[in-house]
Amino acid sequence: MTDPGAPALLRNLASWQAGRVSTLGARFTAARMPLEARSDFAVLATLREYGELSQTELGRRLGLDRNNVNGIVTRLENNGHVERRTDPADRRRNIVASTAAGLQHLDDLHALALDVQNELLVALDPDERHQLRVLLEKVLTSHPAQPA
Amino acid sequence: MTDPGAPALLRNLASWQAGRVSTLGARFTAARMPLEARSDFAVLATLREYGELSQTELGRRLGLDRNNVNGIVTRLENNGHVERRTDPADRRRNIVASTAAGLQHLDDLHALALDVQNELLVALDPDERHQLRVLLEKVLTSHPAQPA
DNA sequence: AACCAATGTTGGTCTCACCAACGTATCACG
DNA sequence: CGTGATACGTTGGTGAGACCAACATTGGTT
Repeated sequence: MTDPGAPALLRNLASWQAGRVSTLGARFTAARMPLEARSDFAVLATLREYGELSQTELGRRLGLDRNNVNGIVTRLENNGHVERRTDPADRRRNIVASTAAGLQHLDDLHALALDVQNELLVALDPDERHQLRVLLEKVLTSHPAQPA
Repeated sequence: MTDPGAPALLRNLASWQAGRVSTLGARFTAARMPLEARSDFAVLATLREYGELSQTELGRRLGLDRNNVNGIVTRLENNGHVERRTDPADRRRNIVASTAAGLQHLDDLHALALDVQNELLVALDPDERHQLRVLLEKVLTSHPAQPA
């Protein structure tokens, strides 16, 4: 309907639509903070909700693969937001734990993320936002979060 | 709710959910065709629906920026799916037109895209799929597709 | 004629998903 | 107990895609 819009073939593909929404989210995010803060936020949020975890476990829960988790954790460690120590019970594992500064950083990022969220979903009323959240969640939980 | 799942903070962010769905779509796509076929599909679909367009116009309608459009069109041209000629009315513009082979290629890709769609949305019944499509569309049309 | 804007093009950065390989550590099993 | 399979972290590399910057050509304006 929108004259300068995408063709119907694309507008009917959820995969394409989701990609565009995701890109818009990234764009709005970048306007407020460095882009890499998104993965920082994901890892810190996971640690706060589940407690200390190994890197592989982090990846499993977030759907990131372990190569990338490594880089994110290293960055967080360098910034003092996270601590890494080897698990005494299984010395292959690195236990990743959030620091006080990390929790603070998480709160800051969370506030910005909610701003982005509001900007992204302006067109939806609270009911529609809830529906969207539920539908996307349904799609996600129906697929195993494979990478490890 | 899913024990080995993402934290609530992320599951409540539409931007994050959309990104994950998009990644899943890309993964399912890659299982059926080369990944780059996605942009080929987008461009060919746009040409079929709107007719011949300049590269900038293509980017405007798809939300791609003109640098990337250039690469995609070049690839399509090398594969014989598209023809490029300079607009006689405005010799700055390249008019991009689909070839017969391009239209055929579009049909092939469309069939594969629908397969991906079905795999991605298994968890949703037809009604829910429609709702999801409408909600995402609403989000997208509320934001100008800026890059040019 | 002089200036500004649009277009295509090239080249480069950054995030992120992925693949491959390696060393260390653990575990299961014969 | 030893041996082989497996898991984990780490490094290095590929490729798509969103960006930014710069340039030459062309068109429009004044």
